[in-house]
Amino acid sequence: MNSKATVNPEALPARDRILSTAHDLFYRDGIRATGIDKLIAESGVAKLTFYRHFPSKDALVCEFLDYRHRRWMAWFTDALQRHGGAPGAGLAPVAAAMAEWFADPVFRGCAFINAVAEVGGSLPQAVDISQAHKREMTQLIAELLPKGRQRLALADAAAVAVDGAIVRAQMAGADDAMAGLRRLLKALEAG
Amino acid sequence: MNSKATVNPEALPARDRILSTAHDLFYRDGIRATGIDKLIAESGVAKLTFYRHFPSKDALVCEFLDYRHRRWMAWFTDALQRHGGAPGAGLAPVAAAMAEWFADPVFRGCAFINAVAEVGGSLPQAVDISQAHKREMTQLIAELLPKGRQRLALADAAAVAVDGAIVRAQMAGADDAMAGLRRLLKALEAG
DNA sequence: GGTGATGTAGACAAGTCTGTCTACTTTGCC
DNA sequence: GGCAAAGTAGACAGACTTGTCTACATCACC
Repeated sequence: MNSKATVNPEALPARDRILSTAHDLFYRDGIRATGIDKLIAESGVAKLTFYRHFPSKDALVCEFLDYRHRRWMAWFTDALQRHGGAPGAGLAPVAAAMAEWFADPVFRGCAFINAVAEVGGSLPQAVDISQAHKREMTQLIAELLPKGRQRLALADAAAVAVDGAIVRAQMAGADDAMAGLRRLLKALEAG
Repeated sequence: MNSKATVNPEALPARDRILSTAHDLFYRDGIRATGIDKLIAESGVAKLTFYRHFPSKDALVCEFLDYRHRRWMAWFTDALQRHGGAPGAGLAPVAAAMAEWFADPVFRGCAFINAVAEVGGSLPQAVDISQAHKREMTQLIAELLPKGRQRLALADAAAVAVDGAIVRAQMAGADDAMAGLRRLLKALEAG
């Protein structure tokens, strides 16, 4: 994704600076590995300021996921269009968008899959947000497919393939993941 | 998987009891969420005994992943055979085995995907073990496919679909995941 | 000019984490 | 019997966690 879009030009309001920093650290190092102290140091904000804007770390985690969702969806929408994703264009743009994401140097998997693994047990809201995220992602994929009874089922299958490719890219690299994903999406459209 | 296979009949040597308890807690609650104190309390062992067998928690995590790998592969091998997975039988047994796993009440996703998300950044060995696990899983899938040039590439794509279905089952339930997986595997074999 | 909102710096409480250590007990073996 | 291996219970150190609190600074606005 847009690694450079993480703007942080000193001048943002404290709340936005905290959220932007939380996004970068939570995504890069993980949620549990990122403590409040590191977070406030990195965003150049006082501890009291942090707790004035967010009642707890858990609340910040939820806001982080919401923020991540908005940013990722905006990027995905844009990437699909840039790769020829007109309505009914088929699944090739999905593969192209994923290849673009996997090549991003800050790529570290899907923030929602990671969040469910990290805090899904103790923060059920994180699971809800992640489910909603995947539903919206699937919806965007569905719009690339021809209308018809199979449309949503096909998009669901494609979304499962995309999730598999994401964890594969995180674990073994982009090339491995893309080979499998391209084959899956092609087979899905051929059938 | 075999939820009942987690034997713990009091009589096991301390080391085995620790490893068995660590397996259950790490998988159910997560690695970072499981502290040493809870672990030794649950396995009914003294702290010194724990540190006599494992030099550190990180070392235990690696042993847990090795143990999980052996156990899961044994289950998967058996499940494939029980569902008609003779060599060259195709991918249907894979779907059947996954459906069986997803229905297990203790299912909480793939321990290796979860471990990479949780501690991949601070414990690189966990990533290595997880990669190796996925390679062996793919190998087992490959043996169900007809020999030929496409065999490994097909198995790789199927493995990506399986991983996607696992995270989907963890996040949204077995039914969602199985619909997508069955469609993907069928399409893959048809093409 | 006064007031309230918003900010900073940092001490502090209370808990949790990993890992070490002392002191005692059980058990198998020579 | 005696000794070593392997066990138990639990105190302790030191670091790190989230979250609260005091004291002070800046700035916009009435």
